[in-house]
Amino acid sequence: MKMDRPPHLKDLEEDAEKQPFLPNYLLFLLASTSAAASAEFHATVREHGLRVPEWRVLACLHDEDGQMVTRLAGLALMEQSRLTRIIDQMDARGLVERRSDALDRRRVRVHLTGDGRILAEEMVQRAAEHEAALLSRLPDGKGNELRRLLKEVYRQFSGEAD
Amino acid sequence: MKMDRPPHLKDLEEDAEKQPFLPNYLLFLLASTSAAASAEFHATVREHGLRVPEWRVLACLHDEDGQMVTRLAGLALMEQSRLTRIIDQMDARGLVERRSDALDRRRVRVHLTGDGRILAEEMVQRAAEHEAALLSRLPDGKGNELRRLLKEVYRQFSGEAD
DNA sequence: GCCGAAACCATGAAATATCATACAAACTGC
DNA sequence: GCAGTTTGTATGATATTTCATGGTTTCGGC
Repeated sequence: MKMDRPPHLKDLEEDAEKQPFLPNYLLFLLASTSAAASAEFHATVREHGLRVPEWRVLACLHDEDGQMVTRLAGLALMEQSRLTRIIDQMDARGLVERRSDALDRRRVRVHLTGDGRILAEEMVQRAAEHEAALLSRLPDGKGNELRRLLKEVYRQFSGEAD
Repeated sequence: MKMDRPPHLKDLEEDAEKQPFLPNYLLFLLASTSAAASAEFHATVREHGLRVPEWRVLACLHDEDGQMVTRLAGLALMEQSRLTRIIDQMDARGLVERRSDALDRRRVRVHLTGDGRILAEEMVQRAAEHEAALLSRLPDGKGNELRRLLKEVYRQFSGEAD
């Protein structure tokens, strides 16, 4: 999604006619910050001929090859049926391949091909570089503080805390 | 988007065959946390007959009625052409209406109708309640800490810091 | 072992998003 | 005030996403 420059939240706050809601709404702050932080790198992703969901799949498989479709969809933040079709395309492009799980034949495991792995490694490398550049814009330590906090909050909100 | 239960990040970390990338990648943590935090409320949104982008538009107009299309698209995290069509639908449903700006006739200002305002107020109320419920799952103060940090980081990453 | 239920993945049909571009209005420098 | 540029919004054609559901395979209680 090609997005314009993010708007400034302050502008909303300046309209004092009544209590503004969004500038302090956590879900909005999370979504906006995520979008603002990702915009640049997502442009890079597209320049490499990938769409964002495809990049997410590559990154997930980079960390753990051969994941099943459902879990991959969860990690890559999309619906299962959408992932199925994205796998179709990535398969047709020779980036991944499906193998059925011998122990549970309902499951389909998605594996990187050689080309897929090369591309995944390159993109992960670029992502890491971009992340470093992003973090360098923040005061020292802020980045790690944010990471720690997000991990903790994710744990709570995703039910991992059970 | 109807999503399954979020996966547990730890699982990725447990695969020690090599350095996992995602569990510490800031953009991934932001996107995953945002998705996990929003999932419940987004279900509520759909139960009220709204899609997420429509809810975002209502929330934006709740804070500042009569915004122009471009800015609304930026705040609601979508492309302009998509917002144009969403406005079409919300207009047809009687939730918003377009008025052209007298001073700059290129601009189209989007206003809540009476019904739109009623729905916006109700949803904002529910969002606030849901947010309170979410925050109550976190240790005291974590929520505010996260908010402060996100605001600061958003400022940097969106270029508002210039 | 059998039966109903649940988990996993794929798919059709309809709705939606995207990209490029068109169109209109407002600026800019002259 | 005019030509060229930029800004703001809409739209057509295409590609994608979604929802509901179908087909398999496994699970659980009996």
